[in-house]
Amino acid sequence: MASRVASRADQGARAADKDDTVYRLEEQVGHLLRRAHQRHTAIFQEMTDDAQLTPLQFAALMKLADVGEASQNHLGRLTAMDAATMQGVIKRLIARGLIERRPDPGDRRRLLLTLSAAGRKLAARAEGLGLEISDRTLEPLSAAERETFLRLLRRLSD
Amino acid sequence: MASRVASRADQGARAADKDDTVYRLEEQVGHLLRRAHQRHTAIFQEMTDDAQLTPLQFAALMKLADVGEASQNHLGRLTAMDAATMQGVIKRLIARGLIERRPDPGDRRRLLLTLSAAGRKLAARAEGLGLEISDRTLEPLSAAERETFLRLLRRLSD
DNA sequence: CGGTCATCGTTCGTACACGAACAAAATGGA
DNA sequence: TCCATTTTGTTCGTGTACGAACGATGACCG
Repeated sequence: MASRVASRADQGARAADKDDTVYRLEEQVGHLLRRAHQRHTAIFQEMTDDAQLTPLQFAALMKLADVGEASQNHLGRLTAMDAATMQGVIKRLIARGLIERRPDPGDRRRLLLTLSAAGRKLAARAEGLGLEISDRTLEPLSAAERETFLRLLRRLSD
Repeated sequence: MASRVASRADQGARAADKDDTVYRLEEQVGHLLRRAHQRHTAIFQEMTDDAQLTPLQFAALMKLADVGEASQNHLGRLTAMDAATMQGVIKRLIARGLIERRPDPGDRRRLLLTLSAAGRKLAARAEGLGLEISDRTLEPLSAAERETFLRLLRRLSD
């Protein structure tokens, strides 16, 4: 059904003009993904105004609260962060005393990361906030639409 | 306002374990948006290996080909770029001879941007490529699913 | 007309994002 | 065991992203 792409006259009515550009930036997935992500980070920043956490710092913190302990690269894989990016994120979290780092006795290449007491407290406090942020990001959609959207989005993120 | 958080039993079935963390990073819309955007830029980079254009440079180029002429801030609004970000993007496109910049005679604050001959040629050549990139990004979805996804995504990007 | 306000482009600082190259350490097979 | 390969963390360079502050200019209004 509905494979009639070029047949709709209202969409391509102006295609016969001298300016025959078919590419519409506003309709491309990449542009829409970028803008949706922009909107999400704006919501994130607005709602974490007091905690002063960035989305990536938040993700690292919550994931570390989840797994308890992990090396830098391993935590990076769990949060979809490049090793070089991880470097900066962890450095800032350590500087704020939220994460502690110590060498792995069994593997001298690795640095094991754990939450500090302050980090655990912040993670516990920020958990509900994270859910609220997700909720506000999805606010324009109904409950059924949210489920559909998340299901499709997940298939575009593997 | 809907403070019943822990009522769904199927979602939190394992919540009675010792590890009672409800927040799952992998299911949050922000994380999924970020990963989908990552995947898209990876596809973008792979397919523009010869043209050596970044997604933002590509967007500015195509939009300028569309409107013909625009000031920096105006083009920034059309492509959802911050004025400070625009600065860098335009600087690199000018350095590569794809865009030309001249003062607006009617408004001495403005700098008018236009495509150079090389810029127009590249934009014409890259148009089909842009559509292929969008196509490959949406590859995991069927035609009907793509339409649904884009419709919902657009509502999350205003 | 003058003064307030908004807009334009720029710069600075901070934080992702990631390819590339690197040294140290672990792993695996001949 | 030796050696090739992989993994780990680091650094460098380039490119988004954006808040904040700035000077110059334009627009509006009393």
